[in-house]
Order: sequence, then structure tokens, then C-alpha cells
Amino acid sequence: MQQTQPKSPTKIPSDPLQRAWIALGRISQSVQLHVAIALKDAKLPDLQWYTVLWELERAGQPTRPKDLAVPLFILPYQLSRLVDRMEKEELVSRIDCEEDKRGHLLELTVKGLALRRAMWAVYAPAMQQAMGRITDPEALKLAELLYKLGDIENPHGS
Amino acid sequence: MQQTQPKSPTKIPSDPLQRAWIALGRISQSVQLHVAIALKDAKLPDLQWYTVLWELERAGQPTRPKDLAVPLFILPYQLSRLVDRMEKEELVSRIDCEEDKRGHLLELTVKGLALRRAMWAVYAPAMQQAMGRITDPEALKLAELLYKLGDIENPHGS
DNA sequence: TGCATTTTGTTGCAAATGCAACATAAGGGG
DNA sequence: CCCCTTATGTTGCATTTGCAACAAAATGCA
Repeated sequence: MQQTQPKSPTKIPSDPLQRAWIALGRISQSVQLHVAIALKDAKLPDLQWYTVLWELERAGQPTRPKDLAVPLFILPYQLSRLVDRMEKEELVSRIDCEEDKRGHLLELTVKGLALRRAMWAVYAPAMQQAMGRITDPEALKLAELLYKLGDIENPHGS
Repeated sequence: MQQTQPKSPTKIPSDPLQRAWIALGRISQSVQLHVAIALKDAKLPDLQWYTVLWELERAGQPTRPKDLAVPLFILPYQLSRLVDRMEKEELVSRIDCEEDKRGHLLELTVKGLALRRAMWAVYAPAMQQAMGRITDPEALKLAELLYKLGDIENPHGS
């Protein structure tokens, strides 16, 4: 696995790994911030709301909170309150779940769908502006390396 | 508007760019979370505290808040309250600044130095575990692509 | 069936955060 | 010097968050 010290799992990350860590933290923060500011300037909700709306739209059907929490990387109680606020804005609605009376299903409203689209109109150019300096092949290489790094399945294969 | 004609600055990010965006968001979140959990399990403060301690240690001398806010990517009022809490724990101290009576200098305490080292003992292995699947050359390539992506100067050159 | 355990989601409370307003010093002409 | 503008930090208040405790349905199993 490692080239200079083929011993048992190293405790200290190699210098290249530390550089990658720092770059990952700095760049992801700066790029996310750029998009977040663009949305805020447009008086739109933040990226987390977008992701909820998008996951619901992508699912194409009412979805259980527990199934949303995973792609969102958030805890149940965080999602619970997030949905509270979004429901107050009539972007999603909680509807009864027949199979499991503990929970419910989250359904995208028409207003939620419209907001997701309005957000994309700001989100997309901001993303382009934040990241547009690399070429498409480089972007693919970057995504590939990131998925390898994080040991998460690459949804588009390698 | 259409994606097949990459003329003047495109409004819509190409598909490879979108994939890179998604990968960047997901992987950085998952990797940061892994380290954050390791620190929490060890009853240690979070990464932001570490970064403050490290930047102060690296500077080697008392430093103005405004000079810390930049590498930390945070706003003045956020840093102000962060320092409030860290000062309460005696990790840093605010000392008078002769050149500018409005502000002050932040100085690392002995306790702060010790904590930074204790945190590194947990931080480093967690980082290794979170990212150790890529080789050193891959890590360097990744860092290079990230800096190009974010248009931030690579501190180690290209 | 009866009852403990797990799963799924919510909530009370304390701590943290964002925002805008504020305080104070520095700088820059007239 | 005086006054206006800018730079540097802090703070009041409302919102949001994290954590742990809670509620209620589902599941397992003796």
C-alpha cells in the first residue's frame, strides 16, 4: 500500500497526504462559500435546503426521512427540524405512512419544485464560476481521485 | 444556455464539472466528519480550535485577530467569540497591542500548546484512516488539481 | 401472547451562530 | 486641529444547533 514504509498501518499521515488534506479542506470550504454567498445574495435558501428538494425530486415519490438522512449526511434530529422549517414555507409536506405508523413520508410540493428550479438558476452559474478553471478531463480525474480517497462508491463508476 | 456549444462563459457547468462538485462536497464532508468524530470521542475540541492553535503556533509570535481570520476563512465576529471561549479555557490570551489600541494580540498559552499536541495525536491517525487509501503520488496529484480548481495559491508550488 | 429491544422520529434546554448595530481607534484631507 | 471616512473588534437579540431524554411503533423471541 505505502511505498516507503511497508509496515503496519502508519499513525502519521505522509506529507503528501497532509497536503491533500489541507487542500481538500481549503478548497471545498472556499468553493462552497462562493456558492453559498451567491444564493444568499439572491435571497434564496442555502445549499442544504436545495439538497433536500433535489433528493425528493430525484426520488420521484414521497420518501421517508430516514432515507434522506443518509445522502444528506445529517442526523435524524437535524432533518426533523429542517423539515419543520421547510414545511412552514410549504416546500415539503409530511404525509401519513401506511407501512410504518411511527414515521411519515416527505412529499415535494409544487412550491418546493419551483424553488428548486429557481435555486438552480443561481446555483449553476455560481458553481461554474467557482470551479470553471479546470478542464473536463481534469474534473473527471479529480472526481475519481476523491472517490478513491473517501472510499465511497463513485456513482458513475471509475 | 445550451451545453453543446462552449462559447463565452457557460452558465451551466459541464457534466464532469458537476460530478467533481458532487464528489468534492461528499468526500470532504465525510472525511471531515470522520476526523471530527475521532476528536469528539477523545473528548477533545473540534477542528476549528485546532486550527487556531496551530496558526498561532506556526506564527511563532502573538498575532492580530484580523490576520487569523483570513487563513481560518471566518468572519471577525465569529473569531471574536471563538477567542472568548478559548480564552475562558486558558488556551490563548488577549494581550495589549502597542501599535493599534483598538485591537490586541492573541498569544498561545502553555496550555494551548499542550492541547494542540494532544489533539494532533488523535487528529493524525484519524486523517490517515480517513484518507489512507490513496498513494502519495495520487495525493499530490489530488492537491494539485484542487488548487487549480479553487484558484488558490498552492503553498507548495505545482 | 407478553415483554424486552430496536427503530424511527421529536423535543426541552443550554450553547452556538448570524446579523446588524455599536464602540473605539486610525487615517486622511481641509 | 477638526471632521469625515475607514478599519478593527465586540455585543444584543433572534434563530439555529447539539445533546440527551423522550415517545411511540415495529421487531424479536421465549
